[in-house]
Amino acid sequence: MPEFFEEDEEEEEERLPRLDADEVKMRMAPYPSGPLHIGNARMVILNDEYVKRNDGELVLFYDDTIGSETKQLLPDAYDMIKEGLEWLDVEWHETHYKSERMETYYEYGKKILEMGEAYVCECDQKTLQEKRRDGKECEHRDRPKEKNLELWEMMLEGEISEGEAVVRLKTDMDHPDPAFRDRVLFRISEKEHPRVGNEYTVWPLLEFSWAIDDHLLGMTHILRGKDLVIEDRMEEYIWDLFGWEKPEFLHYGMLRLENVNLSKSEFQQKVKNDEFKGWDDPRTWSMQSLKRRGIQPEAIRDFILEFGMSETDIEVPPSKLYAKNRELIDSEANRYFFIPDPVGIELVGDLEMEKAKISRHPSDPDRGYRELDTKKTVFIPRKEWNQHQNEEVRLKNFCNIQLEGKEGKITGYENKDILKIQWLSDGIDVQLEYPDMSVKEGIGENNLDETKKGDIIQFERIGFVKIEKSDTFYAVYGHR
RNA sequence: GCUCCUGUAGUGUAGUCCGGCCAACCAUCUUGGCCUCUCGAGCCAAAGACCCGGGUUCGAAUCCCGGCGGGAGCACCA
Repeated sequence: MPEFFEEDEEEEEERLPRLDADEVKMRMAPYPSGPLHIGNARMVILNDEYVKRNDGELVLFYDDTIGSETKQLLPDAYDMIKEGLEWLDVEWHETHYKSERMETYYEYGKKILEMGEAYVCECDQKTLQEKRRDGKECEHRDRPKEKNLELWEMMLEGEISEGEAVVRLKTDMDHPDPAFRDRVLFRISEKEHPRVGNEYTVWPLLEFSWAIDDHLLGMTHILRGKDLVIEDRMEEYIWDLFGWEKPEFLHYGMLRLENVNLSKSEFQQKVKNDEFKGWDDPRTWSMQSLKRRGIQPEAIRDFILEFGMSETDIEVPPSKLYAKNRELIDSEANRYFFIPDPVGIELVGDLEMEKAKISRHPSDPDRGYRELDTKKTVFIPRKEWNQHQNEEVRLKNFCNIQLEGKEGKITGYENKDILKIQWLSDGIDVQLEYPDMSVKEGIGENNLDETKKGDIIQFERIGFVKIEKSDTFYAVYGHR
């Protein structure tokens, strides 16, 4: 069988174009405003795969500049990101923080001002935008570099306050691409930073910090989403200014999950005001939340890798991820009965069985059987009880009944080709949490005591769940 | 509006660079059937696509031109 494996690997390999390079050093740069979510996973996994396949090195670079009102740093995010990376089995070799490298940015910021390639602009935000749109230069653009350096020092000294001045790169106010017209390199923010407090008020924007760091840290390949392509040109422009060698760029298209809105800043708000139960709330799609639901990290990797490196924008249903996960867990998960919203019915007729025997896993008889008590009173899900009145259904592995109100008339014991439902005569209280955070109460079979916290099992006819607490039985729904 | 990217079945991909072996790959989805005492898994089968229009060529999903569609950027966010 080895040839099958080889074929598989080759196929996978082709999804990612080969890197034509002797050395590979790449970096992933999460912004610590929350844990990694499924959307961030693409950036992370692609970097990791490229590096692993090319024997390269990977840098974890916390992109923790000061952010904005809408994008707020979150102190806990640093560790949550790390936790997510470890869970995804991403290997990295160095860790850096933008917030620790401010002096470096200042050094090169000053150089670029000395070169006369940048200027301090005191236009207010609105004016700046208008002039950019109209392709008009402002009066600050042409002032002598001595004046610029003077103002720069004032910025650093805190003599100019937030919003009153920025440093802009002198590209071309007439550039055909309005997005590329004299972009901002530094701006002032008086906000407190979770790691360096109030030590700095002048902060670089990502285009500048990346231009410097990607060179200084010796990146060979830069992987980024299509939404950041303009940063390529910004970096190249700055590298040319300094006469630096250029790494290679790789891009991937935008990935959306159908009917899912992934916004970390929005999630941050909702976690803060308790609308979400925390960062492992399934609605955040964080690695932490996926882990709770019993999604395997390998499933996420497979899911992401299937999209390859195409620059096409895609929208996929979450069920695609579930399909990958099911492949991994179906053979592992033992089967049990869970009756959500149970209704008790009385069986009418002779009980011919004392116990019902059902295999723990239908495809693996070696795992043996679980036994269920058969008594005159059995509980079935309210949904089925409602939907199948005056119909014959089969209590799986037990008997066939004709449902009439709160009675079930036993019509036989032989396996028949009719609807089979789960049932219980007794059991334990079970709570099942769904991805929308609603919790369904019901009873689960007594055999659940053979499971333990962290196990992934299947509630028959319901779906795969992960056991979060086994004393007061609490499980988290993964998917069907 | 301007700039850049992108357009293969419902969805996601392979093929596009270096035109013919593409009446187009694989997965998933859907529909039948088999199997199974789960609405899970497995097996078999079917259905389903090269955005449109020109051009080049013996021959175009692949090259050229023009449309049209989708996305992103035009933040003192990342």
